[in-house]
Amino acid sequence: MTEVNLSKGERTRLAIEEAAYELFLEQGYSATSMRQVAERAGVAVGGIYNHFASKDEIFEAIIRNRHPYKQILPLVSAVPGETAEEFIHNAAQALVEELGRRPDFLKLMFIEIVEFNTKHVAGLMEEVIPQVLPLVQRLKSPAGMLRPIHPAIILRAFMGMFFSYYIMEMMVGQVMPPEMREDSLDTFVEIFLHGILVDEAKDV
Amino acid sequence: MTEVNLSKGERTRLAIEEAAYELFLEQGYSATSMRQVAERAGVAVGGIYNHFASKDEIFEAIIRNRHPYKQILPLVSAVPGETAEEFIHNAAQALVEELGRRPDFLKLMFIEIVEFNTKHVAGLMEEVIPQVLPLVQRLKSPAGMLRPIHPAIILRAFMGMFFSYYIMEMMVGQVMPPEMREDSLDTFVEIFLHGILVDEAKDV
DNA sequence: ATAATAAAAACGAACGTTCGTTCATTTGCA
DNA sequence: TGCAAATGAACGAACGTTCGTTTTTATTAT
Repeated sequence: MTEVNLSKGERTRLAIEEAAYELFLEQGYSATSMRQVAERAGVAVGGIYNHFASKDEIFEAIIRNRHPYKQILPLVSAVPGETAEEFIHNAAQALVEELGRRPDFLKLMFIEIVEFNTKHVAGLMEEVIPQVLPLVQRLKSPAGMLRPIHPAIILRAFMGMFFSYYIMEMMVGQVMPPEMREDSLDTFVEIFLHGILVDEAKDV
Repeated sequence: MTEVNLSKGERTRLAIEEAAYELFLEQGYSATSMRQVAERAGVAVGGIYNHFASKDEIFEAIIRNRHPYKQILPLVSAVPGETAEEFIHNAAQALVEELGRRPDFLKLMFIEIVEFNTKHVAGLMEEVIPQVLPLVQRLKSPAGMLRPIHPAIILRAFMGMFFSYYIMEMMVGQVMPPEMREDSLDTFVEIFLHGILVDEAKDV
């Protein structure tokens, strides 16, 4: 065994998945051919079908194995007793870090939307929202409280703000000068907190 | 002339563009065939090439003629003398209305990103940002002023918040109960304003 | 250890289909 | 009569997938 407890077949299956994954991100699903996948994976085109029944099934495997839904979900779960500031800041940091580590996240979603009209991400959202909503509702600031805003809107504003952190980058490249980028997350958190907390709660 | 001053040739050219436009949005670019376009447009496949040199050129024409970059740009331009509240509120309203009127906007961008790796939208952003930045910098609230936040970050937070308004919807379908949706824009504006204005400025 | 054997994996030519595009021809309006 | 417009068969290339065969791997018997 050259790799950690992987049989030969399992290793080529993974190589095919990895090759397809890269090519789908580079070119999209339809524009990527099985022969391209085979070449990059270092196998013959027919050999792919020993491991996957179809091209579609490769994409499904990628969604299943590589979509970081499940990695992101626990990141936004709050520890009970956290203050609003801590919660928002930690959730933002975790989200941005994971998205930075996985620049493919949004692109996989886009491919899903554009070429399949499926929305696996809906599964995540429908999982996440009911879990996070009560957390948002119970948020207490040490010096004050949430302004009376519906939690669903708070959640949506939050996700939009921090998703956009990377959506913007994907759409237009570097929007900000690099020296500003490190501060900007804190500033985002600040704007957001300032926006949702009552005034007395914010002079911390 | 059946249509308003359009020659026969111009009308079929438009029919082809419209058919391709619909199909690209439904299926993506690569997954849409010229025969599908021809059928929906009501012409023979060969006839398409009397009006477009290639499939790519159809997409380029769609981008050129239908991408609402130029419609959105003037919407976010402020009238001099506007207060921060007025500016933000008007810009948000205009943006959301245009995106609502053109649900294809984001999907066209996604197709561009996924299947071409081109970013024509970058052209818009690079046009818009230098135009809007000074506006943001000069914003004055009637009862106060902007907190000291870099305008580029303000702009980014703003666009993210309101782009996400529709990105979320595209990704997961209806996130909010419908009766809440009409209020939510105002709430977004409120959160955002609350976030960027100094405290004394916000009791209006 | 070695040899025999069955199973899994790899191969690449070939299949039928569909792709984007071309072209010789016909149609229909000015 | 002339010319843009429309036609659909035809082209070569490429598509996803299948298939018969060979090679490699894992397992068992010796």
